[in-house]
Amino acid sequence: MANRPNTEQRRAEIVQGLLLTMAEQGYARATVQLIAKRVGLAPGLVHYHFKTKAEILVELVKTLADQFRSRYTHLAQSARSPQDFLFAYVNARLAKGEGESPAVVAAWVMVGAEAVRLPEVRAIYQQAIAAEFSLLRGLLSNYLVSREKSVDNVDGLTAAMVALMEGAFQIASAAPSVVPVGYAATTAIALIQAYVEAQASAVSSLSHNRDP
Amino acid sequence: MANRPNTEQRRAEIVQGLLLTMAEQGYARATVQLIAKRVGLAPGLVHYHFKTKAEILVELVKTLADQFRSRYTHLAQSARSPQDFLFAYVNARLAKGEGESPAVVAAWVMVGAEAVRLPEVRAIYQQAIAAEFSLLRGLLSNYLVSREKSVDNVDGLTAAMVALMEGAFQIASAAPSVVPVGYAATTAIALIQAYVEAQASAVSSLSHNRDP
Amino acid sequence: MANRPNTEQRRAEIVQGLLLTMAEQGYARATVQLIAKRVGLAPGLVHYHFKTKAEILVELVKTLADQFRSRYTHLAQSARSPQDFLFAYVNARLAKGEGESPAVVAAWVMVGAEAVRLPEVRAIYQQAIAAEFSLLRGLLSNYLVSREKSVDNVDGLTAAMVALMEGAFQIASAAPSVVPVGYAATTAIALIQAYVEAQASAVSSLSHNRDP
Amino acid sequence: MANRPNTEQRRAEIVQGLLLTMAEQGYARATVQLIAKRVGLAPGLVHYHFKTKAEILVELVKTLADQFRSRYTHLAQSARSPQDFLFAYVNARLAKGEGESPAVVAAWVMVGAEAVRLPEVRAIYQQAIAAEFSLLRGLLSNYLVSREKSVDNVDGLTAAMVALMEGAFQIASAAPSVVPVGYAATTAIALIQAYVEAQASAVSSLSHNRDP
DNA sequence: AATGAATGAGCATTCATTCAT
DNA sequence: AATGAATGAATGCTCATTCAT
Repeated sequence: MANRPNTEQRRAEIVQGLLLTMAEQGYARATVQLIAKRVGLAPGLVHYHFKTKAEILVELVKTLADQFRSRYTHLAQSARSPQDFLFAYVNARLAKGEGESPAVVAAWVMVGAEAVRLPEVRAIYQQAIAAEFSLLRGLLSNYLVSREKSVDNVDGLTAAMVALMEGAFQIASAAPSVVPVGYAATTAIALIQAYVEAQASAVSSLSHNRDP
Repeated sequence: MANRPNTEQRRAEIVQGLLLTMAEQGYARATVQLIAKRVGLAPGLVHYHFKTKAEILVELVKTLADQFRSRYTHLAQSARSPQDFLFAYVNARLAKGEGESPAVVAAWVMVGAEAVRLPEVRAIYQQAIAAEFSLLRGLLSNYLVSREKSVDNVDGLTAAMVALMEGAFQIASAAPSVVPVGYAATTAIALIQAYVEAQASAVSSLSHNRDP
Repeated sequence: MANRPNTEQRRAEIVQGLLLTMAEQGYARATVQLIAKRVGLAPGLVHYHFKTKAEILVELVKTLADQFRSRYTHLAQSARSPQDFLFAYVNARLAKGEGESPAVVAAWVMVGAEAVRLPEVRAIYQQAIAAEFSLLRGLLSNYLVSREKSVDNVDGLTAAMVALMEGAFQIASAAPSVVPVGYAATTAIALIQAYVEAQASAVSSLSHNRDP
Repeated sequence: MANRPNTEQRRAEIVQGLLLTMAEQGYARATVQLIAKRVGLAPGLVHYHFKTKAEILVELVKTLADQFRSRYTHLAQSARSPQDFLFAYVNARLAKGEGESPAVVAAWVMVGAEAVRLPEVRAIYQQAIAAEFSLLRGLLSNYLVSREKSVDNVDGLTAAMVALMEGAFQIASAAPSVVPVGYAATTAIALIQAYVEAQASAVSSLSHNRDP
């Protein structure tokens, strides 16, 4: 029974160091020295647990995406109706986006910028966005069905709401003073509700499929 | 006499070099060497016309913001009704965001990330966002009034639409394959229309204030 | 555990590298590359131990000033009379200035030039000059008193001798062929002796103040 | 009668630009751009009149040396006795060194530092020091003779006084607050007088030569 | 696992000098 | 003579990565 490896814990600490540093400095200026200092580790240790700095970034993107996913899972536990699930999701997502953890939000914004140029980051970023898209699309579909509305344009609606959430993160990080406090979750829900109510009823859509 | 100054032209060229390089590499990787090579200038010349690299970035943000502003002015010339103006704006903004000039959109996304950490960039970025907010708020107000609707929550609606547009830029640059083609402008307009129609009529709003 | 810190030793080596390089090239031409090469270190290591090049200069000035101070302390150990102490000081100072360590003298001359423009260097240079002034003033005062002479103008005498020493360094570095070999210490002592003997006696000085 | 060449005037202006800039920044940081701006000239013009920057420095050293020489010539016009001539010289030299033209003094200090490393500058600097030495040696010799004193150690005395003057310049530029105001000329004269009076009478010296 | 010194390539920036006009 | 843009080598400094301990 020798010394048990603490690699996983160390890796998590280093990822946390990148998260915090990147939220303030961006990826390029988040030096390995700063990352290590942030979480009280020796600089040399970082490259013992990660081969390259980019690898830490990849891990961070995974971590953030996981956090987003698990947070909804947690919040949806008390939901019952499709509307409950949908609103729980929006609130979970945009509550975080505004006040909850500015560092996480800012880090995610930085990740989005790195995704533009780093194929490896882009791949995971796209997976994360695709997962959000898929999740939200299901929630919206169920909600539309529960309101007996057509799901014809659910993809467009989903994409627009995902964009709204990403943009809310960006503005929360770089221009929070321009927008009203707490606008995002409230208005997003209002937009969805109005949009859904304005949709054609599912009957015509169904009849479209059912009619001989 | 001798040389005629060509500083303004050269500065524009250099800003263009940063725009193109930054769209692919981000700000930190857009080295002065690359910026200069992009537009066929000697590296040393960049610092003859700009004191620092950050100064080029500041100029770029101004340039992009100006482009956004002037583009709406141009497209709104044929508009007549409040609805025309509003839709012209959304189309102008999100048409650019998707297919028109990916480099400009990607550069703007990178600018948004730099705005998180560089106070000087943040100030100009916020000005640009505030200008968009102000412009769109006016258009939405006019549209609401023309539909005889309350303007009570126009700020929240405006903020949400600005966020949607910024987020659409982000997704267009980093995860375009996840979302349907051409969703943004269409869905944004549909969301606005549905939201507006769902608003209380201005009469009740006014009577709400006037009635004893 | 792992590496034991060797920062202090490395810093001393780097300061020595600046000393040697600066003696020949001046501060501006003493590039970090040259400094490092002089003492067999990698260039990047210099900035691991010093934040900036100017910081090395500041450390060098401190080092030189310390050397001057400690050297007198050492040489004065065998001194008994005020005259012994005084002459020991002059010899220590001007012996160094001429033949002992031309590199140290040349470096000090370069430091003097940098002190004109760099406030941080000027502050330490002034401290060093002030320390020399204070030390020499004490020695001259004691000597004057031991010769029963007035100390009325000891400040002027001290300042002049400090100037003579600084100037001797300058000439030793830049125009040694113009002056006789070994003039400085001998003549300085002769000047002091003649000056002191020419002073009014302390008695007459006191009587000068007391007599009506 | 075409346009008369103004080369000489322009060269003088440029040298003046170097003088002023070098007094504050030293030689290395006195860029051609700054030199030109200082005297209101276009940067390109500097290299029309001087092949290299070092050439301007050489010209500046000549100019300063000439100024020193001509100033004594001017001030000595009203002198009658050897003592008059000597004191006129000391006053001329050290009056300048302290309050008169700090820029000239600071520039001279910078020149002294450059003389350590640039052979071309060193040559002219040594010429200037040698000229001062020669001039002062003559004045001191005449004074000694007029006081019927031996000139045996006039070289050492001369060298010491030249050093004192150079050092006074250095201290006036980099550590003026450490020394009493106006000490230099007064104390220098007092030192010379005391030293001279303490010398053996010329009789013994002459007898040394005359005796068979 | 851990430390922190060490490496060296790469960067923004400076600047003497050149050159077309 | 004069202008001011242009050039490109050099410099201080940064930083991901390596390595001896």
